[in-house]
Amino acid sequence: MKVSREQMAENRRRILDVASRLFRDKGFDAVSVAEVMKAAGLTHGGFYGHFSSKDDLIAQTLAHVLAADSSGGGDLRAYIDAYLSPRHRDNAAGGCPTAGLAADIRHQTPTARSTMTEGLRSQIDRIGKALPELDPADRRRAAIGSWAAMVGAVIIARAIDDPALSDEVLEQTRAWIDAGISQVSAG
Amino acid sequence: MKVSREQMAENRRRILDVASRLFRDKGFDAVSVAEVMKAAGLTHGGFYGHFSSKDDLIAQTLAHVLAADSSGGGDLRAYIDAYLSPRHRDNAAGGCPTAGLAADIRHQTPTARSTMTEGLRSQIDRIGKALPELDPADRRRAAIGSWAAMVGAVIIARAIDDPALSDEVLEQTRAWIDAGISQVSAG
DNA sequence: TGTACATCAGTGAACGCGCGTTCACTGATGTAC
DNA sequence: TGTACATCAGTGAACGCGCGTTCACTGATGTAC
Repeated sequence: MKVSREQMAENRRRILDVASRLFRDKGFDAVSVAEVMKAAGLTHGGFYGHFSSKDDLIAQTLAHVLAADSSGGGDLRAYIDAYLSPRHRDNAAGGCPTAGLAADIRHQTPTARSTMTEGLRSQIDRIGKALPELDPADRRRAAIGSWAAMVGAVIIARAIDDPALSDEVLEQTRAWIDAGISQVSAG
Repeated sequence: MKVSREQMAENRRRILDVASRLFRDKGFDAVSVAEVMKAAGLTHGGFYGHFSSKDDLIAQTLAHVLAADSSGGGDLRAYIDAYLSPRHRDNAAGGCPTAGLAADIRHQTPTARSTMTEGLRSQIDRIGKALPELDPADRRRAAIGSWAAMVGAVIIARAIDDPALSDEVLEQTRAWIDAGISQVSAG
């Protein structure tokens, strides 16, 4: 049955919200359209009233989750600590879209790849702005190097089934980044 | 028709080789059993004479590719340069199994996850051994931090559709790792 | 060494299943009067 | 403000397709004599 305009807008938002969680948790291909709609409290048939295809959902979900994610702009140390925490490792569904989706985007549509590229560009710029004490060249290098290490560490920590080694990867990467940033700041 | 024992062993090896390339390139779920068999020059029906299931193929391919990969044990600087090169970024099929598969392993079988964990443990140890000039604590930290940055940078660089930004991620990460290792060595 | 035949690696048609997508239908919404 | 009805968001059955897997069959292998 028909629903109100506001209800429809809310349904659409809920579809994007649950899709962003499911995609981050399981990857684009492992989540079905029916699964997303069920998680949003709807039936699968209504999907095509909101999106033209699953690829369209993927592209719009990426834009949605990347627009909502403005992390890393404030206290960089606190951000790095939270990022490299067991809590974040164990919460892929609610965690960083890059750690959850970057490896999965390679074979998606050009639109999705382009959206992801702009999200990554913003994220690197945001981390750079959180390092105002460095000169521009050092700042860029520290932002990209730290970000690569953070993303890599979380992906590796999530792949490892030994909790001790997984924790160690997070902790040592945090120490490595801290040392790297301190060094450049001091020099 | 039946083939010789040696031919069968060679067929099995070829299946594992092409599977390791296809999986690294496209991910486990995006590669079908029929696609692997066709790439190996066989038909899909014969697959179950070699493997009990697709999950079995995944587990055995992981063991195969991780056993074959003993990279990072020699000249660390040269290894890092090759790892963070556009050539490696553009050659996922023949490249590092961690960069290609780590993010994909989370929802595979316990056997596959366990095999991947041992591969990651070996890789970290191998990089550590390539840093003999450092004391044990610094060595471990440098090995894990550098490895995380390398894996993260390649995954991010592969996700980005802007060649200039993608190249920059590789180059700046290399400079960041170099600076980090030099600093610890000097201190 | 040569022959007869049991073995079994590989073939290709067929299976049930879940996927993305379509569509006729339903009934609440929201507009025209 | 109240009523009549056109609109259209959501429903659920149905579609074709490719997937992982099975199986009756084929014919070269390799062993027994």
